[in-house]
Order: sequence, then structure tokens, then C-alpha cells
Amino acid sequence: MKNKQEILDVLQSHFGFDDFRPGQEETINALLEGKDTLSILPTGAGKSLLYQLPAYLLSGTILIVSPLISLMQDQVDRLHRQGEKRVIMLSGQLVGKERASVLRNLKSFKFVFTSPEMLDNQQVLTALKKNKVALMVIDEAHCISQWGPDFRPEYLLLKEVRQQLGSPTTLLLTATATPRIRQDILKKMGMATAYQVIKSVDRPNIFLAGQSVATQKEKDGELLKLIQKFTGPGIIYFASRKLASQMAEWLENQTDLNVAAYHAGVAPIERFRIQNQFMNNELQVICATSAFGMGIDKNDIRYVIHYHLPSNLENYLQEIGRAGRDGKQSLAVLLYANGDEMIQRQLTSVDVPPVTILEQIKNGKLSANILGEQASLFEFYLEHSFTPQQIIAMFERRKIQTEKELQEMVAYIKEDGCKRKYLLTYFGEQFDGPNEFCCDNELSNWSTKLVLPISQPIPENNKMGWENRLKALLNITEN
DNA sequence: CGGTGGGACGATAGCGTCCCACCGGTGCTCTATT
Repeated sequence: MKNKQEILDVLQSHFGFDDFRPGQEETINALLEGKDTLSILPTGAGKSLLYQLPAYLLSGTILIVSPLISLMQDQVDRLHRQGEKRVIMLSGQLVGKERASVLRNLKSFKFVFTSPEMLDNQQVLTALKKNKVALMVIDEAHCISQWGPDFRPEYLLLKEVRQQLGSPTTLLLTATATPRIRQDILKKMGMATAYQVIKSVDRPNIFLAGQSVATQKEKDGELLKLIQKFTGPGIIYFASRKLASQMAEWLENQTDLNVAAYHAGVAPIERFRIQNQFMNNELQVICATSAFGMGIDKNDIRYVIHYHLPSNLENYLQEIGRAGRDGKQSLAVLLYANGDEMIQRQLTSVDVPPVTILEQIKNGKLSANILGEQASLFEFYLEHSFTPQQIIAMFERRKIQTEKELQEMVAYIKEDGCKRKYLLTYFGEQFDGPNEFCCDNELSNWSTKLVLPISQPIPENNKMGWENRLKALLNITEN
């Protein structure tokens, strides 16, 4: 048990802060008492401190599970800049002798960053087991619930991994989670009794607006008007790569702004360049798919416009939450044409095979290939001792849930009352009542009345350091 | 699924209507082949 002064000393000596931000102290105290903790703090609340500070008060390794290599790289760089050298990223980039050497000498690292996929590797797990894991951290923990079942199944193995590591004190971190998602995360981690630190997901400086249009052409016109008035920096989200690219080109031609597209089909080196130019205010607008966002630490994004609706309100809140981290007036606009939800329905649909087919695949009587695109996913679950019945049940439940979430997303657009109230109610919160710059229900004709601050050019010496990130990127592209 | 955009077609000189193909995201890691 650490006393308060000891904790404040570390805060001052390692991080240079005198006070905690909301939710930080409570989380850190819980962890130091050995309580498994779920912390839901809004973006910009200083989540990395939650595990970095206890690191200096606990003996043993801090194991951080992160969904993206770029996120890990950011954290590694940040720790290096803080003067902490005992940091390693265990990813696919680390191979051969180098990997073997790191795994042999894991003890010499205080912070070990890794992906869920890596933890499914027996060598890695064995090496970790030989060390004391003082704290296990799952960053972006909503991925357990959202990416696990249908996209990155290794997320569902983390429960087992944790047990194999001797059930170390565990911290689950995210910015957005409804009560239902919280329950789901805790269940999938086997941590039903975890201590919970939950702060409001509300971001009062983000004005919430919706705009219904009859046709795509009309939507394009509205979009153009918006970005001409609110010059950015801003993000426009699309549900398709192709449209993101096309609209980026169109907007670039129609305006004086610098616009680029960002999605998984863009070459890694280009993605990297675009992100840096956006960070440095050399690009004002990014036309993106959901690939853009996690780990974007830019505080003066003035608006987030959705050309298409996302698959649910959690994703919506995540995406609009990238606006206005500096606390200044910002804007979220959702454009909607009848039938837009069809795209999402198609994107999220999974064909669930009959139990008998799965049983035959399990017994080796049938090749998983007959399941088409989803083959490897079902194969994964079968190979990891999920029974066909469990798998079917999981996917059926998921299907119903996905459709329900989409309906709630559509209901948000069609909501006649206060949008913020609807959103916060969805996240299980009370709402005290709107202010003037709350949402389009409280401020009619908002697009003429709303004024957003003008972003200043980034001074040359403040531009983001990117050398390490480029190095990491070249490692990826070299193989 | 259902909207959209392009092309064909028809009846008639500048356009309406119908049909049909097309669309559609998120990332990790390992492995085999050039």
C-alpha cells in the first residue's frame, strides 16, 4: 500500500505534474491496491499515466496490449522521450535472433507493448510467464467487444492469457463504452467484479447536428457548403474507400483547401505522410474510412462530418470525439439520406453456417474453405476449442445485437428532441439540460450561427517528431 | 437489401423512361513464392 505523498512524488518527478486529472487518482489507487479496474475516461483525459505511474511503484513488468502497432510505437516513443529506456514492442517486426534475445531478456524491460495476436504465440507467452507481470493493461478495451467476435478473434483469448499469466492486476481502458459493452468486456475477460471508474463521455464543446437530404447530389452540396464555411482542420467519414478517395479529389478541386483520402487501401507510406501533414495543418481535410482515428492525437480538429453513418453509436462517439480536444467550440455533423443504413447492414453482416457444417469441419470431413471469406474466422474458433454450438450462438447473438445497434444509430438521426440527451441516455448517463451550443434541436439554423475558432498554423519547431515512426514504418515495408 | 448512375431505347429533335449492374470496413502475424 502506497501513501498519497509517495504517489504525488512520482507524479512530480517522472511526469512533471502537480495534480491529477479526473479519474486518474482513483484508478491508480485501485490498481496499487491490486484491484482489477475498468476505467472509462473521455479522450484526452491522460490514460497512459494510469499505467505509467504505477510502473514506478510496483515491481515487475507492465504488459500493455494494444490493437495497433502505430499506437504502440507512439507510446514507446513517448516513454523514450520521458527518459525511460526499459521499453520494448513485441510485434511481428521483431524477428529472428533479435526476438529470441528480447524474449530471453524480458526481465530487463519495464514496459512491454504487444498485440493480442502475439499473446497467442506460445514462445511469447512462455517467456512472459517466466517474469512477474505486475500489471496487465488492455488499451482500447472496447476492441474486446467490437473487434473480437468478428474481426480479430485473438481478443477473445485474452481471458485465458491473463489466467496463464497468473491473473495479474488488470486495467481495462477505453473512452467509450455503454453499460452493455462494459458488461460484455468484463464477461469476455472473466473480470465480473472489477472496480469501475466511469466518467461522463459527454464532450460539451462539440455541437451535435444532423442533416437529412433526399439524394446523394444534395448531400454532396451540403458537404461542400459545410467545409467551405468551417475550414478545418476536419475529418469526413465515409463507409467506403472508393467514395472517400473520390470525394477527396472532388473537394480538393471545388475548394481552396488541401484534402486527402485516408483508408486501408492507401499505401502505408502515404498514410503516414497524410497523417503528418494533417497534424502539421498542411492538410485541412481528411476524407477517411474508420481506419483513420485511433491514436490521432491532434487537439485542434474543429469538425467531424459523417457522410455515411457508422455501424453504431459507440463508433459514432469515438469518431466525433476526435474533434475539439483543446476544449474549444467544435462541430459534429451527420449527413443522412434515406437507405444509408443499408451500406452498414451489408458491411456488418456475417453468414452464420449451420451447426452440422461446423461439426464436419471440426472432424476434418469438410474443408473450412466452403465458408468463403469468413472461413479463417470460424476455423480460428474451432481450433481454439470453441464448440460449434458456442460459435453459432455467439454469431447469432452478435447478429441480433448489430442490427439493434444500427437501429439505435438510425433513431439518433431521426431524433426530434435533444441529440445530446439521446446520446447520453444511450450511454447510461443523466443529462442536466442543454446549453445554447448543444445540438441542432436547441439552435435552429445553426450553420449560420455557429462560429468555430480558426486554427493557427503549427510553428516549425512544434511540428510532430516523426523520425521514429518512419523507422517503424520502414521496418514494415522492408519485408 | 435498395439506391444510384450509366446506357439503351423509343418516339421525335431535345428528352423521358426503363433496366440492370454495381456497390461494400476495421489489422494483426506468418508463410510461401518470386
